[in-house]
Amino acid sequence: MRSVMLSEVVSVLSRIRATASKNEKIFIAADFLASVPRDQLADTARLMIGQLLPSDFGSPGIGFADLKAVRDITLQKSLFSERLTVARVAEAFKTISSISGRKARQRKASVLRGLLIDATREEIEFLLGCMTGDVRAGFSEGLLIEAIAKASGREASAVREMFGILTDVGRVADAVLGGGDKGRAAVLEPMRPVKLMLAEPSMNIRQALASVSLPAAVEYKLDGIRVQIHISRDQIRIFSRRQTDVTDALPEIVEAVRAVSVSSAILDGEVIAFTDKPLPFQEVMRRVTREKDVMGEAERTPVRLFLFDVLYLDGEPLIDLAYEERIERLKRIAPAELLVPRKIIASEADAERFLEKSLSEGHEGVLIKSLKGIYQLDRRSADWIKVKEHITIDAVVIGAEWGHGRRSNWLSNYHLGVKSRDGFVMVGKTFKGVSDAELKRLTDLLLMEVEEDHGSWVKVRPNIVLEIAFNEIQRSPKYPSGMALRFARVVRIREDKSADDVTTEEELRRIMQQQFLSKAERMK
DNA sequence: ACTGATGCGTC
DNA sequence: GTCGGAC
DNA sequence: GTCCGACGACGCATCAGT
Repeated sequence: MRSVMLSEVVSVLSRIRATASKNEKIFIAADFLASVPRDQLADTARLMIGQLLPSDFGSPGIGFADLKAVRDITLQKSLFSERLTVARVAEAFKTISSISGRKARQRKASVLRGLLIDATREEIEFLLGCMTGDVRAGFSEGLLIEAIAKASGREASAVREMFGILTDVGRVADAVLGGGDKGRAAVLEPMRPVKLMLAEPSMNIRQALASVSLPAAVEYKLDGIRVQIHISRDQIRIFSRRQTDVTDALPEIVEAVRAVSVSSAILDGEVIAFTDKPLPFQEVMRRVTREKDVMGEAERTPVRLFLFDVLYLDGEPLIDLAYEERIERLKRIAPAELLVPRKIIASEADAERFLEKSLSEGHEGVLIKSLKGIYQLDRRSADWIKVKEHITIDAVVIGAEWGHGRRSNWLSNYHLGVKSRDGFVMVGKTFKGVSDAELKRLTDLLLMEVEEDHGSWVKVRPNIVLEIAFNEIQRSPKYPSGMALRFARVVRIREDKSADDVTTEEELRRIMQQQFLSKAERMK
């Protein structure tokens, strides 16, 4: 049986990159996949979207910083062509991923060098691109799923649902095109984390209700970590949205779940840091990746679980039931204190009141959910709509970074300052919210203000003012002001304003204090 | 033993 | 996580 | 509607260097 060569993947991807048409990308990919032998489907499919390892395998542990030296050395030596197979690449990265301990980075780099020494220039660029996330072929998970569907003659929606269960494109390719699943059938089952359903963002309640019909359900949107809780007999595991096992970091959540009376289940919910009021998102972050002194941190930063859905119960998948029926089941099995606050609304005013209540209690906003909607794995469906609050300020640009990819020739990432006692203090960066026209305009404006050229970025005189929206002010350990804007984006360029008009550090600090009227502060 | 950089996860 | 552009 | 790729904030673990 033939071996799939890395060069084939690289050349297929350059053809995919060359067309803007999604259909054509899918067609090229499907055509290629159809030619791949079964035993190499998984590795090939992953590589086509720049994935070097199976999704549940961990990560290489070597990144951008280590690659410069590797690139320089190997670029000079790339004399050979078309030697590397997809299988060898996959094997090498599994090895790299498994290396740890003293001098791990160097040892990882040396395995990588051993691989790249047999690679062509294009293959090196591709593999390093996989590691830094800039393959940039306009081809990713979604289109690959469609390509797998096309190559197999199956419905894309069916393959997509399979992906929601298997969570790895390699396993999907293998299951759909290889005719096998290597022991992992594509069925929903406790202890196998899935791709959860997501919500569509919406500006406000009115807009949200334009796509969900009344009556509808409305729930508090809690600012924490999305969790899927898997129960099988006396076993309980907690997984994150991206299928990481976080059970060991959250012992008191495991205990709380013991109050749920089922023989098996998959539950969907949110874990937030909470004392008498919710704590800021930063606090719950201390808990999720924690390995050392978990109990100590648990005392300092208590967490609570709020459940809002059930995907599987006592041996039966429930994802094809309507939301209102799933909620009925959830209410039957879980104690009320573990359920997210929710109600049925019949009017826009009801929804507005519930949003106000959620915000006044220190939460992030609300979700509006269609009563009839099924649970769609791995989908951001209009059946769930989220509404969050945001704040706007005026900030002045004090620096800017040159963009990458489609933003290559523009100043794209703006350093935001607010007015302080003497000058301006930086409170974050943003690149979001600008149209291409604004990007060009801002580049022109900023280039006229350049004070220092640092290559990848420029320091500019504080003369360009932007209206900035954000969701929250975070306590920053990085910025001297001690404040950073969370999810900052540009609303518009304020050519009518000057630096004198921008928000002050004092004002920003007041806004932060206001946040703490409804949120708890950390226990010491 | 300590500090800072880096990777990778959460949002 | 948010957003704009492109299909 | 859907997908992609521009890149933001923080906190923890790990590793490199002193």
